[in-house]
Amino acid sequence: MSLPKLLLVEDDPALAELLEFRFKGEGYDVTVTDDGDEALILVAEILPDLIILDWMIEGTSGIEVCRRLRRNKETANIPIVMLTARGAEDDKIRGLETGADDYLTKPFSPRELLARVAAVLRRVRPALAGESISVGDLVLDPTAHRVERRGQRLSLGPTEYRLLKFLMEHPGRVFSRNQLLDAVWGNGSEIEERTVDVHIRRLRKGIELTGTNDPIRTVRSAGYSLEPA
Amino acid sequence: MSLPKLLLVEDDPALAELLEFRFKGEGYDVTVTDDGDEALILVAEILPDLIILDWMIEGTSGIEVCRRLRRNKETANIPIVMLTARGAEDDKIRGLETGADDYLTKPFSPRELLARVAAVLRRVRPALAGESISVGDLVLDPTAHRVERRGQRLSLGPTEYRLLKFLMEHPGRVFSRNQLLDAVWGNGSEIEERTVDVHIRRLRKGIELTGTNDPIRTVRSAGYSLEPA
DNA sequence: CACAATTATTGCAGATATGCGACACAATGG
DNA sequence: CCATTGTGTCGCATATCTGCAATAATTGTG
Repeated sequence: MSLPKLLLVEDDPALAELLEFRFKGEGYDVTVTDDGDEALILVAEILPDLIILDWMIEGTSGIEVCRRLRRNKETANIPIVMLTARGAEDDKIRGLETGADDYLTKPFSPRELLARVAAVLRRVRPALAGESISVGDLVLDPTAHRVERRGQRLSLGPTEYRLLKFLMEHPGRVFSRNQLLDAVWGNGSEIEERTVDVHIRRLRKGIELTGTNDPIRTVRSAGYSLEPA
Repeated sequence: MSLPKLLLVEDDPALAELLEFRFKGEGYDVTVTDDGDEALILVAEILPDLIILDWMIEGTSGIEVCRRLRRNKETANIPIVMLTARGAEDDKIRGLETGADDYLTKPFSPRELLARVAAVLRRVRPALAGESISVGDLVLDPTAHRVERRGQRLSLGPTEYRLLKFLMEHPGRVFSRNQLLDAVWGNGSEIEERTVDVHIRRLRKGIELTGTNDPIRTVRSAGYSLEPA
């Protein structure tokens, strides 16, 4: 999962630099180019999660870049936000109809662009837009029901999954076995306290990768917690 | 597949009528209300494919409606386009951050709204916009009612087709058997949960080609999902 | 160090969930 | 009307999970 990758295609150097700075500050992995043809190459290379595309650029025009990306199966699903100095309504319509997901007219506020990019990403890749929980090198995506560690996919049983999810929702905090039983198994479960130990062990085994530390901390006579960092 | 269902929440009668007319002309099934509380009821009732929401309305305010819809699991994924007379940047940001998918400031041209609604729908429900969906090596063309894998045409029964279409509209996401029953069979179907298994198996068989992996993932105790990419 | 308390590990039997084939019946289209 | 195809349920086989208890290992304490 890691950082959302953005490709910024913009030939106004001042604007490009400003946007690059702002987006990097928000935790995006940004690549910049000012040329349409180069953009097409870069897209194939880095497969960004979203493209910000100026209409008027060197080489192949923005709208043509958009059209070509949409035609290619590999890139057809990458969301595109178009920027333009032209305020003409027809351009907007044309941009949106060509397959752009959003369209901003210059001058626009960087904050609005940030918000629109986030909105599009939230829709397209919920896992990237902070809907997934991330603790240390663990990433859990609830909608996909998927857990990764260092980019590697883990397979956990149902209870281990729920247990890990709960711990990741409250990293660093220590929970007694009873608290875990209530939270993970449901209130009033008639289950032996010691059974939690067993599932903790299964979870540890499930998230274990060679060369990694055990992020689950045992707190003697208190319970367990998941190390935040 | 029918028509895309729209809920228009707008309390300026003139604007509401104009938009209703335009959208109906474009082939949408439009429901109109001018009241926030009524909007919430209508949403639950008709489960529209997209909501156009004015910020300033009677009853519960637009942004509050948006917030509530996002909180409810049933309605959290319905796209929302917000309209407002207020041009303030902070409002835009706030609207987008609350979960709106797009945001227009009055006055706007109906054509632009049309184009933006189409763009959002294309992204969220490509099938409604008549676009073909492609996930991994699967391609589904809703207008031709046809499914291909690696260029090879598959033949699926009606239910398998609808099931695959739904899964392809939300790749990667895990759905419980009940969610699939609601989505594919229709709300309140009186069908055995385990029947979903059977259709999943039929679907798997239907999309199976020698030398391909099974893209349908079983998530024990949770449901099924279609692997993206 | 010896001892008690606490936690880790393991194997296992019972419980659950899913896959699979079969079947009766409904719907569909000549 | 018949043949064909699709649909919803069962029941059983299989894979996986779960909770427990017995045993080993660890930690803390005087």
